[in-house]
Amino acid sequence: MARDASVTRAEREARERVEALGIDVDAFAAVSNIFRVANAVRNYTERNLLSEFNLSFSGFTVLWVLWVWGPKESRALAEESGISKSTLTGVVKTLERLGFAARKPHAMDGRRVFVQATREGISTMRRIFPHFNEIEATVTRDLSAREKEGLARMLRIMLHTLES
Amino acid sequence: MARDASVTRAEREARERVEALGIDVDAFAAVSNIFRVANAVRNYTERNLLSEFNLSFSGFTVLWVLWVWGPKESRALAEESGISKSTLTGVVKTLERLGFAARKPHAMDGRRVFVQATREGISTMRRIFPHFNEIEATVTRDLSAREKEGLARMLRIMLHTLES
DNA sequence: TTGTAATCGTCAGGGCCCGAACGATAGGAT
DNA sequence: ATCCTATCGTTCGGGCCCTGACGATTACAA
Repeated sequence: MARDASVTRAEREARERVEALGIDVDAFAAVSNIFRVANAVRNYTERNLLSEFNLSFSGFTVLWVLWVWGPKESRALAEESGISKSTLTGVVKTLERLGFAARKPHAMDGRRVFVQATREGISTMRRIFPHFNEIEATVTRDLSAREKEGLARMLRIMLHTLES
Repeated sequence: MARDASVTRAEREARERVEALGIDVDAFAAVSNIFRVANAVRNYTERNLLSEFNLSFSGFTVLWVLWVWGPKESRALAEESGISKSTLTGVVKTLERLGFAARKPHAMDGRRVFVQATREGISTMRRIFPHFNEIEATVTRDLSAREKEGLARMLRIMLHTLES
């Protein structure tokens, strides 16, 4: 099938309903489609890949960060994973129960705690990640390499805007 | 400040860690940045706008769908909002408690239930939406109109790919 | 040294989130 | 009329998710 960039029914309805209000339609279309895609890919990945390993998307993300960065303090791990400290406490608890991560007290500072991936956590990530990337490749298969780069670049600009 | 499209520290680390595995780096960069942006915007909106109205992002989304489409059956409302039927039950319960939505039994079919926005729900949406769109405009302010269109178009292609 | 402020990770409470199981209802077939 | 099947929305159990509050620990100033 030729690739389809047509506006979805939902988006058309929304536009009509909202056009009278003098809003920024381009920003609206861009941002709400980001939510739609993120939601759809997240759910798809949880159902078709992560559920086999009893991992939530957040659990996967945290483990991925630990895989990439090595042992990390809770506060930084939470920020990097895009969740709050308190949520991280629960997620790490789950990862510990699954044998994928472990806590390690800080030698100098009694307040701090390191979290690290276990050997099993690492080998599991090595197994999962290629499948995850396969999903990423599939959902972007109707975009050219140039377009994918452009997409990533624009999102990167938005991230920098958000940080400032 | 000139707009910044530089690769974030996190993305650089990830790339190095993962490049050896023969993965699709463009797809990886595009999709993971979608997650990052969606997460950041969602959290920002909940904290800085929706919390004033005791609305979660999902509650906002559901109410928005009801505003745009009018009364809708539960099943369709859930799908349009990107959540499961069972989650919708809870969200609608919250919206009812807030006085923003109401349930209405189907005249012909005892199984079905309509959900609709109340007058107060509608007037609240009219108040919130411009602010929401302002956030959307802000986070995309370093993109040109042409780029925003291109971004929305590429995401639309991904949505169509996901649906097939 | 002792008080004070900052920072750490965790817990409590309430809401979102899903899949699976459920009772209720509807639609056909026999 | 009575099965059988499909579909509806809800409930349940378990996990994620946030804010706010907390005790513990550290850093620093008086």
